[in-house]
Amino acid sequence: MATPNGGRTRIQQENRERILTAALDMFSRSGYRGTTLDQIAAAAGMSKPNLLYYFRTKQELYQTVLQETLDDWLTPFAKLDPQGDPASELGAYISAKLAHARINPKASRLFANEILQGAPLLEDTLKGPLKDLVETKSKAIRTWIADGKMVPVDPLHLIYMIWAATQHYADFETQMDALEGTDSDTRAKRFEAAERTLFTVLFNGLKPR
Amino acid sequence: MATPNGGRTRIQQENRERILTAALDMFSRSGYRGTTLDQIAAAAGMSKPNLLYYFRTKQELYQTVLQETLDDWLTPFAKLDPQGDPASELGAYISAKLAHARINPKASRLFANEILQGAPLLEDTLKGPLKDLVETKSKAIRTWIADGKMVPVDPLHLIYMIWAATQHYADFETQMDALEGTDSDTRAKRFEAAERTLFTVLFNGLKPR
DNA sequence: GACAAAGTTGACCATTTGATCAAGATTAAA
DNA sequence: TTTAATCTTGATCAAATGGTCAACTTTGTC
Repeated sequence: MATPNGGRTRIQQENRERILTAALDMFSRSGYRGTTLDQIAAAAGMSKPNLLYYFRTKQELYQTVLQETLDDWLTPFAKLDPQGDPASELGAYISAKLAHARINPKASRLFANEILQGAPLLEDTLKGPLKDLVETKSKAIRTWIADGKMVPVDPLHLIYMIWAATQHYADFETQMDALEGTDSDTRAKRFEAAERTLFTVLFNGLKPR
Repeated sequence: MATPNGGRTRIQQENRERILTAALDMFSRSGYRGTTLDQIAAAAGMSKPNLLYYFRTKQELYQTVLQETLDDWLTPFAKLDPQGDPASELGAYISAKLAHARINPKASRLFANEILQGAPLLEDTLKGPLKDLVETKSKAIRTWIADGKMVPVDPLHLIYMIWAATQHYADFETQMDALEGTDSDTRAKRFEAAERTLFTVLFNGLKPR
């Protein structure tokens, strides 16, 4: 049979999608070892042997899910423009990261889970593409500082701070829910307040006096 | 036999300690489900049945380890003194949290792991003692703001930001190691730079103009 | 040194779980 | 409609794992 779409049958496309969604759901909640193929198969509405027809092993499925979330993770960072000015560039980045935490918290939690376990599958990406990107963006920040557009800070740790503060809203959602409540109105206001607070502290904090 | 020390034999005390250390090691690295009793027993240098002589179930062992780390977690937060001034109080808190992340990263990672999984065992602590503490400290921050000692920010989200930025150095150590390297000198300098950056951004950011 | 309590472990069990396979059902091109 | 490829699953397997048990050893008190 020819390869009608991306090398995949209609059924293949639909089922792969359903499996990947179910897998992200389960893996982000319970981690790799805490998730069983039976759970994923049930969540995807099919039998376990059928799931294994699409992904040969649990590892292969996990790696596929992880890779997809990684791409999302890197994209907004790559968009940071050294030509722009720090306030608008970092502001846009913070907004994008917060939006990602709000819209796709599971991806963030899957990533956090993997890092916590020592990132056995992420090492190459972290030491390669991510490291390159971090070095590029650090240079941009150093230029901003040299041009007097920003207070002098260690670029690397500024980046860490932004990652930490934004991803926290996805990774520690459980804790925030326990402190504030879980209704959707509370959550929506949470992200507004988060953005306001981050903007206030960071912009005030980075503005040269 | 009488209860010579805290209701525990000499051997009991030693072995409990060894088990709890090994358990924190393993649980913080691999999570609850990712850790096996065989691994913990081996790390503690004893047989699995012997381990189960001290802790009746895996759950019981896990809960004991978790509870111990939780106490450490709460202590520095409770010490935040509303009578002091924001810069020194928040500064001391940030230093304490960073020190905790440096000295006991495993405790932080265990906690993060549990929150990521939905904190099934932490719900009571989060909604009780932690929530009370957060409300008390939020009030203190609001007073500082009202007294013009701080720029107006949402206290809750300022607290989140400090938690996020400090714990990040324990929870995402793997990522930082991949970006910067793993030698002890690198790590030591990392924590110095972290403190400097956090102080710069937060104090500058929170100082009223 | 005797002896009861405490401590220790090899062997074993039941369940869970990732993976296989053969047989049957569905799909789509001719 | 035919037919070959694709899709689906019940039954099953081997390994891993939490937990039990009976038997043995060590410890501490008299």
